[in-house]
Amino acid sequence: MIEFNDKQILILQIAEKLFAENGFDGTSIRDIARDANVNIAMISYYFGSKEKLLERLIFFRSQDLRIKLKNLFEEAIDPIQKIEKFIEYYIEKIDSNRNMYQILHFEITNKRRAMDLEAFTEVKKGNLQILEKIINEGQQQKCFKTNIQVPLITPTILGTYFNFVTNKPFFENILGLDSEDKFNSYIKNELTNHIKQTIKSLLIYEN
Amino acid sequence: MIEFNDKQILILQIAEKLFAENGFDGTSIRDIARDANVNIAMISYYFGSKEKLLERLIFFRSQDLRIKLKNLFEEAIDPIQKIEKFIEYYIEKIDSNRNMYQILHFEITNKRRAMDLEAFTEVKKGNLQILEKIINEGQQQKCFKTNIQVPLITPTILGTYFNFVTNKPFFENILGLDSEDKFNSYIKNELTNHIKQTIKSLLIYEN
Amino acid sequence: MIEFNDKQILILQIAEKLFAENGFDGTSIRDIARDANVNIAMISYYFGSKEKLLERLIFFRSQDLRIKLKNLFEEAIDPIQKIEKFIEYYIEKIDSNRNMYQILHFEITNKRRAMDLEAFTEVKKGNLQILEKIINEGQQQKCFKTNIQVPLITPTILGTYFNFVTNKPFFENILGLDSEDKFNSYIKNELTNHIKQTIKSLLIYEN
Amino acid sequence: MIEFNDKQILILQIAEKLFAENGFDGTSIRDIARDANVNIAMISYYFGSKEKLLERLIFFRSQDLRIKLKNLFEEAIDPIQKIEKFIEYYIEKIDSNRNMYQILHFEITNKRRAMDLEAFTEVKKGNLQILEKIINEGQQQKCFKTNIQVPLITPTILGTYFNFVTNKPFFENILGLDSEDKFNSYIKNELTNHIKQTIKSLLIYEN
DNA sequence: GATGAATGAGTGTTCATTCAT
DNA sequence: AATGAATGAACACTCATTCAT
Repeated sequence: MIEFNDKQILILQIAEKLFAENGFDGTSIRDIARDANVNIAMISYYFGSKEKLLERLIFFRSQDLRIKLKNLFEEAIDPIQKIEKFIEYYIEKIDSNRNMYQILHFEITNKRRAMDLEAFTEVKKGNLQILEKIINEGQQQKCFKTNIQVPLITPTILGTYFNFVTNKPFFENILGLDSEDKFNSYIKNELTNHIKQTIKSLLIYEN
Repeated sequence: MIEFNDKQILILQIAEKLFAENGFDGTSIRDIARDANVNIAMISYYFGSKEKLLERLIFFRSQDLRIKLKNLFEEAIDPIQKIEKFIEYYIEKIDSNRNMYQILHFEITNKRRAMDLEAFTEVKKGNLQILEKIINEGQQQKCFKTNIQVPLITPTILGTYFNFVTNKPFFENILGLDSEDKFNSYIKNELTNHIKQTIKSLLIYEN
Repeated sequence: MIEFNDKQILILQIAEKLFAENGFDGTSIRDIARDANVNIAMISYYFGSKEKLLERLIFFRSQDLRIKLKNLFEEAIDPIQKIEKFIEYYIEKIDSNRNMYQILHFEITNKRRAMDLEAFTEVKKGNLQILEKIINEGQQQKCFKTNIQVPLITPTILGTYFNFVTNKPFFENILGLDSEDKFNSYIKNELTNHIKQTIKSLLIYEN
Repeated sequence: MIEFNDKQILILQIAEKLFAENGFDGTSIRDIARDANVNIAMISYYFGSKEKLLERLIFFRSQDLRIKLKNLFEEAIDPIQKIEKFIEYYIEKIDSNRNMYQILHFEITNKRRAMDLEAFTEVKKGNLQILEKIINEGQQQKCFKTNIQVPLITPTILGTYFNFVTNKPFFENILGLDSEDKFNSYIKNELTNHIKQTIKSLLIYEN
């Protein structure tokens, strides 16, 4: 495991913010160097290249992004509550790493980034397995219906969240969320709740 | 209404493809010129600037994007069927303009693009109103539940779709969609159906 | 003698104005075409090139610039009056072609313009000869001193005028010439008179 | 006070030469880079932009251009000698910065350059005041006439010089100055003397 | 280990000019 | 005779990166 020193971490943090705001191409290493108050050459010196900085940034955050939900499965609550908690934790985790996910969402999926995202694929698969376990359990307990396309659950959870966040100005407008706090609070409460209801309905009711 | 000549349309098409693949900043006018087999100066000559090319591209596609669902509301089918058709049409329309939506999704929401997207906001609002009408109708006919957060329905529809498309490689992998056709077919059938089920469950069942 | 048609003359006039204001390099043929309300291709079509347009412009104006002072020499007035009239006519002529002289002054003297200015050299030489004649006459009549560097007289006349015009803002400021009319009137009266006094003093008084 | 390093000074010197010869617009940063044997990017790197290079160039030379003639006024010589020295120093100073003055003369006075020339206006005003003092002194000592337009003296001094220099080829031709040395020597001796005579005559003799 | 200086490659854009019609 | 369409060359400038120290 490679360690980062303080200056490297500062650079990573600034880079994360700027990449999220302006995109990878829209952010120059000069911007990063200026905001981080370090020499331009530092970025290449520490990380080799801008591209590798992005890689290291993803690596740096990857632990945060590895959402551990295993304990959740062990908890003595019913499957419905597990699903609710799964969603709650998931959204919360993503929302607290909004910048990083923005970057992953926007930059990495592009053809141009030949980046090793195996780690994330594994995380995704892991989370999917946890979800599968919960759903299987619910199906066995007859509280969930039988024909469920499990792999399409997460796109609905994450997609709803991302679409909301991505269209921030639109929803601020039509929902009257005139402050950052209100917007964040809406995500934490109403939006999360909406997603819970959506998934629960889908899992429970036959139609 | 401004008309585009053949060469302009060619440039717009190439630009659309490249912007979707590599992003706006990741695409140089030289790339566009090369792929479109036109002189570099043509882009500036025809569109004034790269930025304006993007504007014109959005304008060029915006007609297609104006999803006409009004007739749908008039049809003599029950609200549930209307919702199903609404989703079907919506996904179909977006999917046929996948590149354009990718661009909108990636570039426009960024802080750096100060672009006039009023037209789209209007389209979104229009679609939202149609959805509201359908849902109201369904509520009056007692086939939908009463407490529904209508503005959060579309994020779920679109978000699910986009999350799926954005994570194409991941889903190709876990779903065994080993050809372009299979992937597209999956969207048209399974994914669309999943979204229909999701929304219908949400609208119908109280929990 | 080549004739110019109306459109050509219009182009020449617009070009003259713009060249004087913004310099040759600072003026694009697009600027000229726009202001003259003609097609861009017209300039090259009519004049062959931008450079040749300048040549034709100089040729076009050169007749105006051929200051006819021969008659002046024949007039039955004393040499001092002839000198005064010479200066008066000279300044008047140049001032009425201020734009053209500005161009000549700024562009032609540059190394980069390998332009045929023979015509002008001839005009200058012609004027110099007239001046020499007048001065010789004055010397014979004992009203002018004998040791006079005739070729340096015109630099003083023209240089004083051009330096004044070139530093327009400075002199407007310190002389309180707060309108175009006042500035022009100052040239016609005070400045011209100053030049007359200067040259007369130089020609008359031994020191 | 900002310091310039050797390479910056080299660039400034080359730029000065080229701007004087070909004008600002007529000189590309490629030309400068080539002649100075530095990378093109260096100009932007060191000076920010071509425009700012010009600004720095003017700043760089501005000390040289601040002609100090105050001591002259204190010298124990008569006003006529002071005027002679004033002219001699002035011409000498300008001639040793011929390139720089050419640039100022040609580029700055143009409408298109919105450059801060306040410093120069101040210098001009300062020199004007010194001249006024000398002339006032001369008038009090009855060696100068009373009705003198002081602000028009400098245009005659500078204008004569510039007109001569600007029409170099013409005067080389008619005066037979077939070498650089002869031309420079002519300025230093005959031309300077001509200007001295001119101004002295103007100041002394009533007509 | 850290950095100021420097650079080649690339950017979007503008230019005068040409050419088919 | 006249022009709209088109183009290659050049422009100023920014980029990520390298390198000597």
